[in-house]
Amino acid sequence: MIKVVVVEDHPIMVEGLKNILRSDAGIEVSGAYGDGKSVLQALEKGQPDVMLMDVNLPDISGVNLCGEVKKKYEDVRIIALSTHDEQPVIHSMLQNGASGYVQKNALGNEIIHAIYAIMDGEEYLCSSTKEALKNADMELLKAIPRITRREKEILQLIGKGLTTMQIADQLFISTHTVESHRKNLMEKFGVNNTTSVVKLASEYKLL
Amino acid sequence: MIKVVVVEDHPIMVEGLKNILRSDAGIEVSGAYGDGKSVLQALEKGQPDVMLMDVNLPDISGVNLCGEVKKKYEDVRIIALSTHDEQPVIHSMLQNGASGYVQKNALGNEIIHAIYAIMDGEEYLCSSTKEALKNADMELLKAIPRITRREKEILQLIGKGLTTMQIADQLFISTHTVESHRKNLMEKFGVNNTTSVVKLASEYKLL
DNA sequence: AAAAGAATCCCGGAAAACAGGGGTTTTATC
DNA sequence: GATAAAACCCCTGTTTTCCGGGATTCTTTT
Repeated sequence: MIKVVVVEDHPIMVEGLKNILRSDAGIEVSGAYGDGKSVLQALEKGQPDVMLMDVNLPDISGVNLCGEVKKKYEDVRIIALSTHDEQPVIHSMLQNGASGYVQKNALGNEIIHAIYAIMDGEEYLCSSTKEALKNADMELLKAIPRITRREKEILQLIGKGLTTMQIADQLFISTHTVESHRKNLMEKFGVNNTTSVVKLASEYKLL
Repeated sequence: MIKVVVVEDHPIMVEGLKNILRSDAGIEVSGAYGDGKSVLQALEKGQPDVMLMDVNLPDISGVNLCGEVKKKYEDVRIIALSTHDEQPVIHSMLQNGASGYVQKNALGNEIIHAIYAIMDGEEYLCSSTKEALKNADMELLKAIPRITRREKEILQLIGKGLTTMQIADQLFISTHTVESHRKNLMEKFGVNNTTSVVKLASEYKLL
C-alpha cells in the first residue's frame, strides 16, 4: 500500500484528488494539508511514501517547501502539482528534489501513473510538461532568479508604477541605489528593461 | 432536481466538483465540459439550471463565454469559479451576467450554498470574494479595459521587452503609431507607464 | 448614411530609464 | 576571522519613454 499525502489549498482539488486516488487499490491517502506549516508539523509524526504538492501554497512557496521536506526526510518522494508549465518553475521544483511534475489539467490516471512511476525510482513528467521542456530548447532553462529582499521590495514598487525617484524617496535611499537594483534585477532576469522584469516576476509569482 | 453543468478544464477539479455535488440529493450534474466551444454546442441541445464556470478556459475567456451564454439563454444562471479574487475579474464576470462568484479555495458546501442561493434569485459571493470587494473601496473597481486587437498585439511585444522602434519595425508601422497605441493602453489601464500596463495585463491574463 | 471607434501617422520638449563604468559598508557563511 | 555577497552609494552620456497636442483613413455599428 503506497501512502500518499496531499498538500493543496483548494478543498475542491483535494476532494478530486482523493477521489481519483481512492479508485486505485494500491494507494492510500493518509492525509491532506492546506499549507506548508501543517505539513511540516504532520511529517514529524510520520512520513508518507509520496507527497502530491501544489506549487502555490498560501504560506510558503512550493519550491521552498519541497526543498525543506527533502532536506529532513529524503525518502519522501514528491510530485509537484501545478497550473503552470513555465520552465523555470518546473526546473526549480525538480532541482529542489521533486521527482515528478504533473499539471493540474492532467487526467486522473496520469497522477496514478506518476505515483507508481516514482515509486519505481523513475522521474515522472506529465505529457504537457515534457512538451513544455522540449520547447524550452536547452539553454533557455534558466531557473527563477534568486533575488534579495531589497530587490524584491524595489520590484514591487516598480510594479506599482512608481518611478526611480519616487522609490528612492519612499525608501530613503538615493536614486542611484535604486538604479543599481534595477540594473541588477535586469541582469538577474536576463532582460534589458524593467518592463520585462516585471512581466517575468509576475509570471513567476514573485510579486 | 437542480440540473448543474460544470465548465472547467482541469479534470481533477471536475472530479472534485462532481463528488461534492453528488453528496447533495437536490443537485444533479448533467454534464461537464472542458472548453467554451463544447459548452456552446451542448447548450443547443438543452440547458441546465446552473452552470459552474471556470474563468480561465483554454479557448475563450470565462468573461466572454459568460456573456455569450447569457445572451442566448438568459435563464441559465452562472456561478463563476476562479482562483483569482481581483476586483476587475469579479466585476467583469458579474457584469456579464454571472449570478455568483466562488473562489476555488472555497469549501465544498460553499458551492452547494451558492447553487441554492442563486436558484432563489439571490446573488452569491463567497466570503473571500466579499472580502476582496470590500477592500476594494469603491472607485478602485475598474473593470478590465477593453483593448483592441492591435493594442493587444503591441502589448504582447512590449511584454517581450521590445522597444517602440523594434515593434514599429516588426509590424511595419511607424514608431509614432506604436507610441499612440502605447499611450492609449496606458490611458485604458489608468496608469502612466508601460510597466504597469504589462503588470496589470498579465494579472488579468490578457497577455 | 452618419457616427463612433479603430488604426494609422505626425511633432517636439521634458522626463525617465538604460548602459557601463566606479566605489564603501554591512551581513552572512564558511 | 576571512571571504563573499548583499546593500548601499556615485557619475555621465545615450536611448527611450512620456506627455501634450493634432490629423487622416478604414471599419463597424446604428
